Amino acid sequence: MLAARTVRKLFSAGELLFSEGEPCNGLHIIARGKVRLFKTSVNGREQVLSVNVSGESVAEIPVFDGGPYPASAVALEETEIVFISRRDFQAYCLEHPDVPLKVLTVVGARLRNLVGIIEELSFTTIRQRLISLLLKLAQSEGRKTARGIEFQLPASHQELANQLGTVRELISRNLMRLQAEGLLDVDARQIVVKDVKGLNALLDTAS
Amino acid sequence: MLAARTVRKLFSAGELLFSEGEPCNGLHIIARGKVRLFKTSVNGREQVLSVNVSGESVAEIPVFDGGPYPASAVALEETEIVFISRRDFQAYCLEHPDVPLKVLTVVGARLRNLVGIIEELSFTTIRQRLISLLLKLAQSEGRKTARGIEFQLPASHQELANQLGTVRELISRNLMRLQAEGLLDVDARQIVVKDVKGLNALLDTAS
DNA sequence: AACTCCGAGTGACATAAGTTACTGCGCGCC
DNA sequence: GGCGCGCAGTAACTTATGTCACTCGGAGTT
Repeated sequence: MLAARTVRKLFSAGELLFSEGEPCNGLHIIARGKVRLFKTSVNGREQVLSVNVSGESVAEIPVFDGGPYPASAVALEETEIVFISRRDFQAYCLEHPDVPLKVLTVVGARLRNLVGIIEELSFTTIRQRLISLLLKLAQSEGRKTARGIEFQLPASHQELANQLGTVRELISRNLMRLQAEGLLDVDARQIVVKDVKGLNALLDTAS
Repeated sequence: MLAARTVRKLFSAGELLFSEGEPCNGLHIIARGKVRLFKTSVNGREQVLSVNVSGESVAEIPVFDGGPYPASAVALEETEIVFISRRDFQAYCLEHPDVPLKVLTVVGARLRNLVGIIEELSFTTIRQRLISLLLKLAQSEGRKTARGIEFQLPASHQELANQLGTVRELISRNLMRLQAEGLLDVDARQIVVKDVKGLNALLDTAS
């Protein structure tokens, strides 16, 4: 029943799905691809709120409260979106009482994620946020080698800076600093984590 | 039907309703009083996520996703809480399909609020956040007088610092600085905003 | 080959933020 | 009165963060 009323849309890498402040007409579900949600400042700085992949939805909230989009969304790669209008989705929710409950758990995860970002922004230095990101990447994408855990940075320094809410230069500098301290090796985007324990220790240090 | 299953609890000022990380057994609704939701850092710093008053609910999310509380809650004054267990509330939701939709709009507002905090933390200086807070207070609580808009700070510097995610000293310093710049007068907790336009101008300045 | 663009590294600097360690004041209590 | 305590002001300092202005090198392009 729902399928009949959906619209498929295709976005190429870098294309905006929607911008902060625009009115919202419906729910976007990612069928294929990857989407980044972010805020922009007057200075051109960005702060990433989340990155979502296939199967996840985007902009659940404005669908229900009728407000504008709280952030902008951009496709990070070739992305296919299934779009459902607000009216249709709300009607669907009333017919299937378990759906809003599902949505609530999705929104819950989003909320927890935002609280995590606030915690990081408020309590940690950029250095610590970077370390935390590197450790996450090492765990999810790293290969163990004789020299340590190796992986590639998934994006440009500029992209990473946006994720951490800072600027390119600080990424560069902090990476160099960690290398100078012997905790990891950097060669362009190739990272070799040499001392996981040492990095973890830096996270707990009461800055 | 729900009323029969609720439990009333009383908290005095400063008492914790629950702490971050604890498992959640049900929904708290504020019948009377005021509650602050916040995160704590290892250094003892705090970051306020929201302040809620009578009629609002607290901890909607863990009720639905079953996870632990993402933050701690403390009563700011004598507060009366109506507590509903998770099971009862979920059952109620299934019987009344419009209830989860209502909850979604509440959660939506919370989410927008969190995004606002992230925006502030990521893009603005403490000075700007303080100005923004002062302007909000001036509008909501201020009285116009010959000297400007007068109001009392609603809490200690320490409390305000927690709201803005910083420390006492910076509140003090920035207030003094604004006074030195002639934008307002400070006398203990008594504030007189002398130049609303000037303050607003500082907010837009691409720092 | 010469050119251009973009990502990256880096030094010099300015400013914001946080820490430490005092002082001082007002208030309630012994 | 004298004391302790919590809140506020402030100076001196360290560190983090951000900005500006370059340089450099590699991957295309013309």
